[in-house]
Amino acid sequence: MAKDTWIGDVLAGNYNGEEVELMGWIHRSRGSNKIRFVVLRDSTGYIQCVVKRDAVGDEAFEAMKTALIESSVIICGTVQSTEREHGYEIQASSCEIVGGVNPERPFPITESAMAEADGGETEFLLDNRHLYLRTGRMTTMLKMRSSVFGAIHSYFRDLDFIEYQAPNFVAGAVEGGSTLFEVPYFGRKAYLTQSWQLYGEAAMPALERLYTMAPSFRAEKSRTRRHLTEFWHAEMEMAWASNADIMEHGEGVVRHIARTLLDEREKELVDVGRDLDLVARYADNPYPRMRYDEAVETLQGMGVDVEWGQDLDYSKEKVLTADFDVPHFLTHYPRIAKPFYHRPDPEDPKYVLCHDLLAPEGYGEIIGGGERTWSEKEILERIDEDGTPRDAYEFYIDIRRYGGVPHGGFGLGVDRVVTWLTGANHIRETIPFPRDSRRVTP
RNA sequence: GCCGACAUAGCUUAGUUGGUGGAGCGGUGGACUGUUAAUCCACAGGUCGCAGGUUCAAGUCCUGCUGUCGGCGCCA
Repeated sequence: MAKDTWIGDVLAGNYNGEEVELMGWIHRSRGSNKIRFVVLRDSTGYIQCVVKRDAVGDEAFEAMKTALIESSVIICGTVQSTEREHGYEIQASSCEIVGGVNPERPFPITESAMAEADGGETEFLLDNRHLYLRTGRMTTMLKMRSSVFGAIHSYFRDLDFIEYQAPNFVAGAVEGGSTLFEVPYFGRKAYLTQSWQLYGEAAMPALERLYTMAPSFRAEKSRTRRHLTEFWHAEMEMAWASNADIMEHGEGVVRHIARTLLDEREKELVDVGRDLDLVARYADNPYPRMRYDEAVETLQGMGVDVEWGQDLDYSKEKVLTADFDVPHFLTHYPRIAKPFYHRPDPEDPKYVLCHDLLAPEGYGEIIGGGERTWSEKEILERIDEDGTPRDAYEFYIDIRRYGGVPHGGFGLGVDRVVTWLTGANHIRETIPFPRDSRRVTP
């Protein structure tokens, strides 16, 4: 039964003139009483199969004639090059329906459902996500997504980072407590993790260079095209490292992702209408660094109402990044705008040693990171200053009690990077089953 | 938490000053030997989101509810 011929290879010309056995699903089917044109789909592409009554026999022909879209079929035939649309087509010698489709419940994702959505996300397509996955737009996106995940792994592994896993059930917060998902835990309360970071830091003295890619959960009621309640978070932590060292890797991994997409998924990028030169620019150019103060001055110069000490929200990021042609790092935010784990700048403790990486074209923040507050004295100060109870962070403080070292790391929103690099309109287009405040199904 | 839109057939939608809800796709039956979202003919398919109200009469006007979408704050 094992399948050994893929449509993509046939289209590449590897089987010209040969007899092949293709297994796949009917994408479209049309024809007359004597001849049918069946466009067959598998995970690698689409090819037209010409099924003639004379060639396959009455029984097989009738079965093929009544088979609806998305029926699974096996078609044997000869590969023939053609001037027509696909370059190659199959002259069928036999065909067989493997799994049919009930006419009372035809495949619901029709041309009309797709046409209006135009890569977007209608309620209907979200409700039928399990079926929408097999459409061209979605499989193309999933292939690019896979390459992004692969690129992140290869970037860190090639530099001898160790992949390291943290628990998803946790007892405390990294970000604000209001965005925690609470789950019952044998009579106690537990939470879904918002970030690997605190556990990453715990292993920092053991592994020194480590990373992960795992889901993070945030109970934000955000209704924007860049938020999910469950998103994929690539995080790294590094001992003996400064804010600048961490940024090097942030830039490094993002440029490596862009390069990998161009190398592995050029066709898919073109298919979704992405400008390859744009992606190449993100792969080939350095990402400038800009201090928070400079960003505020720039914004004020543009007439934007912003005060020093404010965190820069999306509306301001958008104005700031409108003129950027590559991602920019924003560094040295005011201490009062950032959580306790960011280390105050020894040269001017009004600021912390942190960075956000802002993607251009209005896509906004894709990385947040920096140097950690690493001495016991400083971390206690910062926790108290934040008004956070110390109890929940005992293990985190302990890390500093036994040989603390300068260290840092970042978190990268993988789905956001996929959204940006593929030019998608909405983060939901890039993940198989998106989760937001109003949807947990299918 | 806040602001704004929308809800008509399986899907995408039209529906005028309130007067018996149409179409395209999809489905079924038929025709057709090279089609590209094939074409042509016929048929089936609707509690107009739910509940009230105004009216002789409501898909249409009013109120409430529910659901969905878009955006803000927050963040990756």
